[in-house]
Amino acid sequence: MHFSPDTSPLLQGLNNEQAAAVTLPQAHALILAGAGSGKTRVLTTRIAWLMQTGQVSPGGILAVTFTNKAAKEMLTRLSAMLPVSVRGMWVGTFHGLCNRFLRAHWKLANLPQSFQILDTQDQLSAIKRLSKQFNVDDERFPPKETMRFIAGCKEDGLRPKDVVARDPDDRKRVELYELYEAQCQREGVVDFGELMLRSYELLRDNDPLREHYRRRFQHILVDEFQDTNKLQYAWLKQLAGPVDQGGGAILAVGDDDQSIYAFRGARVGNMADFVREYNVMHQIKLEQNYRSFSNILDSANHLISHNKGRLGKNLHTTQGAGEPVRVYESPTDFAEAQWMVEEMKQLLRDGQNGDGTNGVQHRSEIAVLYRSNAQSRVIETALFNAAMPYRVYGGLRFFERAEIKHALAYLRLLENPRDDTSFMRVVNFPPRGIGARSIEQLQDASRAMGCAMSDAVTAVAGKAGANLSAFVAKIDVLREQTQGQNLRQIIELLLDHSGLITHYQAEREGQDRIENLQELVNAAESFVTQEGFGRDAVALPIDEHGQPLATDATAMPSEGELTRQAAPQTMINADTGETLSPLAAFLTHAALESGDNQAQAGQDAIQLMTVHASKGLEFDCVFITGMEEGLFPHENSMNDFDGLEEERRLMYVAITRARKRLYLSHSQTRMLHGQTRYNLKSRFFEELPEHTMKWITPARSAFADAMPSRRDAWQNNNGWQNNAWGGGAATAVAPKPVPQRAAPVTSGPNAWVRSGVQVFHTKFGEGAVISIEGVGDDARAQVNFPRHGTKWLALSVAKLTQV
DNA sequence: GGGTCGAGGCTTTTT
DNA sequence: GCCTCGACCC
Repeated sequence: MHFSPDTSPLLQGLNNEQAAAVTLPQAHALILAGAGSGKTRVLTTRIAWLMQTGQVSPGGILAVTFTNKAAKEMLTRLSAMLPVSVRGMWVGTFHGLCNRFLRAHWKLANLPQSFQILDTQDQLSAIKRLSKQFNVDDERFPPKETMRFIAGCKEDGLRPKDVVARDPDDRKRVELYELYEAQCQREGVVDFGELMLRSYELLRDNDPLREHYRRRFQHILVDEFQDTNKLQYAWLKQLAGPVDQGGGAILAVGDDDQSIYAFRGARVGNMADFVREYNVMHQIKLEQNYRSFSNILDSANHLISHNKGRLGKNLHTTQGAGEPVRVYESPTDFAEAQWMVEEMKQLLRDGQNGDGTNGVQHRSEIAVLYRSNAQSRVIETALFNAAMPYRVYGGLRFFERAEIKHALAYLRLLENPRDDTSFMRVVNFPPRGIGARSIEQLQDASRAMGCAMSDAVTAVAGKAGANLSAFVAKIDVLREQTQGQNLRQIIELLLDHSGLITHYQAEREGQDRIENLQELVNAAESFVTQEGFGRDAVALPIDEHGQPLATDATAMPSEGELTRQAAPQTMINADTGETLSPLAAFLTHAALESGDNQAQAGQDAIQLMTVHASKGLEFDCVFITGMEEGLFPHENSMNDFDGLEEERRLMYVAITRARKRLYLSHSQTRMLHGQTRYNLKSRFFEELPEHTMKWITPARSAFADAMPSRRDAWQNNNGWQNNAWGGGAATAVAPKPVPQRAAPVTSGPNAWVRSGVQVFHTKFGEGAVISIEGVGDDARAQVNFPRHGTKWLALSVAKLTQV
């Protein structure tokens, strides 16, 4: 079959802009893809279309994403669209592709063939070890900060020699960076930043290699371009080549309004730079939204219009207005959570009765979003008490759990005895009589001898030395024994002989850990089958129309196989034919893909997550909670312009997750860091359009029973004036009449302010209220601050909290 | 070598 | 308020 470029069935159902993006010529282009505008569909259809129309072979495509999830999604959709093996295609995460590249060119990159990857935990312990060794004052140079410094340098493409140190402290950090690099090189390990940086440098410095890849990748597609950092953009430029010298074309897809990762080095500015540097002629905006009703979209549009310097974009939909955005004000975080649970129950009841408009069918279609993880606890408590199943995103991933890291450390030592980070992790775990003293001795010896710790054990004398030698001998024996065994056998043998299982059996709460360790065996097993280890890794040839040339039925993979072959790592390098041991490949996999974070995925449950974690997801019903000054926008971000704009984008992301229903809630008091805080409602409320919103008055009934101790708070809308629960005591308090003007009382959040009361001001600190004058919005308080003297503060403006 | 206790910290997160 | 890490003691 032959498809002419513009009648391909692939284009069916696409709107004009989407179709235009899919069928762009081979030239640099920027797609501004709004939330819910079918971005992934465009990306995958573009790739499929290019291949189907014979413009490129699978090998000529490079498609890069940020997460494994996105990469997998792309491959799955792709193989559903086209019967072509995706095996030879370079589709993956930045780090996954860099890993693939470095595995193929390990010699040129000056790495050992089976170099291992340090995750953030490993990196931190490597830096701690280094700091100790060089007697670094870790008060002055906390390892965490050093790690951020190093990662930041690498994100900017800077080696130690490139960093301009401004003061002695800076110089020290650069020195540590240099020492750290030397340590990693010696031990044959690379961190995440190093994967990127070294790939970039190799492309930059090796002309023939770079030219090879430039010729090869005719089409470079970048997902979430607004999240790229400086180095990632530079890496892309190496592959695409200079503007006028042909080579691959970059199709950058992104949304500047959804850029929420500045804190980890993302540069929205890359979008504008790209347009300028490559003189991008093709820019397409995808503004048609297929997700939400217009009340939700209008709210999002209106909010984000308060940001300056946007590339400019307005989402629209053909769906109707839908439900109003509901806003709820609560006296306490506890009551906020209670209200939410009641609302959820009602939604689910309506859903059960088949009311598709007002109800929600599944719990998993309800998401609770919050700005920071600390907020989840009170919500979890409420859900738990209501016996409502829920699932919290975030937290430890499978491959990050301590017991798994221990097992992996053993496996890494089998692969590479020089890996001191792994050595340190398990040399005395399970305990085998090797204390801190002996380890210190060993470190000194290894440094003096200039060799790995495992090669220096004979230098330690006495019983400790004997224990150390025994440990190394044990690892050596294991390495010997596992020769020629398959991955499953290796791991089982290791779990047995390392003593890990025995150790956890003796522990009171070790059962979960043992189960996880057994799960590791399963993970390895499915890794082996999914990666298709031992199979021919060469992509199937296709003809000029993108159809597979294979006539032999066995050579045509089934659809299932296509999906399975889609995994990003190859053990047999398709380009060089070099092989990596299954063990080394599995360890790489474990480092690059940290796995799911929670196992309880099976049950239909309410979804709890941070706003960040919600990016890319969608739900029928979304609750955005804790809409308060200091929380959202977060206090650490609300004082500078860029920070506030990013908070607003974050809010934009949060709003656009909702399909049908959106709730915003804020609480007048909140328990945070062990203190009750009095928060004003978020400024973002002022930036939302009135016509989409509906302020809900707290209904008395549901709470009167649930919270007898706080009933008086619900007496009327100004129940807030009553401070019966102001101290946050959980003990029951008999309802008291609302005090009527016991003192010159103001309405609103500072009602508790009266003379004699200790208050806290974010700028002036703690102080005592001397006097109060005025009522309502005009109310002012005279406060004596020990450090700043006496001040008159307008209560409607000053953020005073009770001490 | 392991358990207990106290201090400090505490946005967001993927690879 | 809660968790992590490190110091200190048995």
